[in-house]
Amino acid sequence: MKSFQEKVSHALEKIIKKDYNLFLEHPLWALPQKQEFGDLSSMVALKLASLLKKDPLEIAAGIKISLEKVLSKDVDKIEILRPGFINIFISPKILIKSLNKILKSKDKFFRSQIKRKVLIEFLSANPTGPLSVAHGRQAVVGDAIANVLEFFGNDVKREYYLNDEGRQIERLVDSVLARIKENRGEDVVFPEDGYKGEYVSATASSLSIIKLELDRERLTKAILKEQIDLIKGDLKALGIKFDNWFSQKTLISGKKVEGVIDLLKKKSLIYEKDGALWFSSTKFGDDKDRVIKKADGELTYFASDIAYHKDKIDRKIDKLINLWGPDHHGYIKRVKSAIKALKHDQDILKIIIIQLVTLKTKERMSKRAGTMILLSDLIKDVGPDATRFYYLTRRNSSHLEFDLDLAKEASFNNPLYYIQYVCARIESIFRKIEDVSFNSSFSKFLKDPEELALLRALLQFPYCLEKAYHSQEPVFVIEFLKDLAASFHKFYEKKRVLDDDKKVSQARTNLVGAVRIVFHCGLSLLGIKPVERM
RNA sequence: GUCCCCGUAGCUCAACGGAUAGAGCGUUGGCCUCCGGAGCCAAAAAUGCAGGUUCGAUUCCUGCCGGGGACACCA
Repeated sequence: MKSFQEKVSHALEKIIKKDYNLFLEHPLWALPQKQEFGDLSSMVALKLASLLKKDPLEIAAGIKISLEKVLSKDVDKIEILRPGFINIFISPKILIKSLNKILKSKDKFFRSQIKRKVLIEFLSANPTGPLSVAHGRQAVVGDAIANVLEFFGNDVKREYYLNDEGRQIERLVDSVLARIKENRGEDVVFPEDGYKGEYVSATASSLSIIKLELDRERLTKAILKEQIDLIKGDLKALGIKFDNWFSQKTLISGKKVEGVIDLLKKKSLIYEKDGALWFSSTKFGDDKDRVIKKADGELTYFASDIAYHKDKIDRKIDKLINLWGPDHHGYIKRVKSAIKALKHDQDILKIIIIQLVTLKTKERMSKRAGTMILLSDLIKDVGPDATRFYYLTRRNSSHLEFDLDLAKEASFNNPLYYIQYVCARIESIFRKIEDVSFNSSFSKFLKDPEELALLRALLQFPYCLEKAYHSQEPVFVIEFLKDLAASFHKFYEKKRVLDDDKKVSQARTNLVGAVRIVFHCGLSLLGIKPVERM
C-alpha cells in the first residue's frame, strides 16, 4: 500500500459494490484536494446520484457511515458538503506513520514493480547537422518519460533510429563536396536544396575530410560519424544516453525491408500501380494506400519504417513508445495499419506527439536554410539543468514558444530556482547539525499546522507519480515540486528546524529529511541534479 | 478543402468534469535580533464568441472567430 489514497479508494469500491451492487470503473475514487477540503475528497456520491436519480447528499451520508466503520482508526473526520462531496481528513497518526516509512525505505517507498519491457524511441533526428533547440525538447521529454517508466519498475530501453542512408545524407555529402571546391576557389554551383549551415563549411575545412574527397563511400562514413558525434556530444551534456543506435542502413543491407515486403506480398497486401509498389493500408484503417517502392525502384521511408517496427516487435517487447513531432501526425495511421497487417495488436505501439517548438521571431527553424538556434548554444548559455527544466515545463501537446533571451534570463529567474532553493536551504540546515540521523520515534511530536501542512503536501507525491506515469507527462512532476516547494518555504518562514526543544528539533529534522528524499527523487526523474548551495 | 494542437491576468503558463479559476514575471505596499530575503505576507488584474450535454463546463460536444502545424512515388 503506497498511499492512504489507495486504501480509501478500495474501501469506497467495496462500499459501492455492497450497498449499491454496482461496479464503477475508476482507478481512484478519492482525490487530493485543497487542504481546507481535507486530505482526500470523493465525488462518488455525485456519480451515484446521477446514475440512480437520487439525492446526492443522502447517498453521501450513507457512504460516510460505511466509510467511518472501515477507516475509524485512520481518519480524524469525514464531512459532507453540498452538493455531495465527501471530504476525508486523515489522522495525523497515519500521516506520521507514512513519514516514518519514507525515512526508512527512502525513494523505494514511491517506486513500483511493473516488470514490463518497454522500448522508447525518441529524437531520432537525421544526422545531417547539429541539434537545434527544437530537437532538445524531444530529447529531454523522451528521457524524462523513460525515467518515469523506469521508476515504476519497467525495463526500459532508449533507442535512436538513425537515418544513415538516403537522399538527405547524399545531399549533405554533396553540400560538403561543393564547399570543399569553393574553398579551393573552384567555380561550383551549390546544390539547390543543399545544407547551408556553418557546420557544413567547418566540415569541409577539415583535413581528414578533404583527404577523402574522391572516395565517396568513406567520405560519407566520415561525415556521418562527425555528425553523430556532435549529436552524442549534445546529448551527453544533457545527461542523455541511448541504449541503442539503430541503423536504418542495416535494415536494407540485412534484407529486412525486402523481407517484410515479401511477407506482405504473401498476405496479398501489396499491389503494383503506375510502376510503383503499394501497400493496401486502407484495409487496416488508413485513409489511402501508401507507396513502399517508388517507380524508380527506390524504397520509401515508410517501407523502412514497417521493417523497423517489425524488428522492434520481434525483439519481444511488451510496449513500444515513439515520440514524434506534430508533422508526423498523419503518419500514425499508416504505421499502425502496418502493425495490424503484420497481425499484431496495434496497441502495442503508443505514439506520443510532442508539439512544436516555435521561435519567437516566427521564423522557421531549418537545417538546410541554416536558420536555427543550436541546442549546444542553449546549454552553454543556461546550463544543462535549466535547459532540461525549460523543456519540461509544458504539456506535451502544447506549443513551446522559444525565446533565447528569455531562456537565458529565466536561468536566474526561474521556477527551477524556487525548487532548488528548497534543496539549498535543507542542505544548509543539515550542515549545521553534527550528526544528521533520523529517529522515527520523534516524528510523533509533529503537530503544528505548518508541519502537518508540509507533511500532507509531501504525501501527495504518489498521486503525482501516478498522473505522470499514466499520462506520460513529466510536467506533473514539476507542478508537484513547485507546490511542495511553496509548502516548504512557508513552513521555513514560520518554524525553525533547529529549535531549543530537542524533541521538536528532531521531529522537524525527520520531516525535512523526508522532504529532501522527495525532492531528490522528483528531480532525478526530470534528470536534474539537486544543488547543495546556490 | 480534410486533419491535429492552441486561445485563461499586461506577459509566460496552471487547474482529475467539481467547491472561492491558481502560480511566476511585471506593477503597488509590508517583512531580516533568529537554520540562506533566489524567500514570506498582502493588493490590483483573466476563461475569444454563440449554442448544447450536466446537479455542476476553463475542461466534453457542435458552430464561428483568431494563431500555429500537417496533409508527397519527401525524410
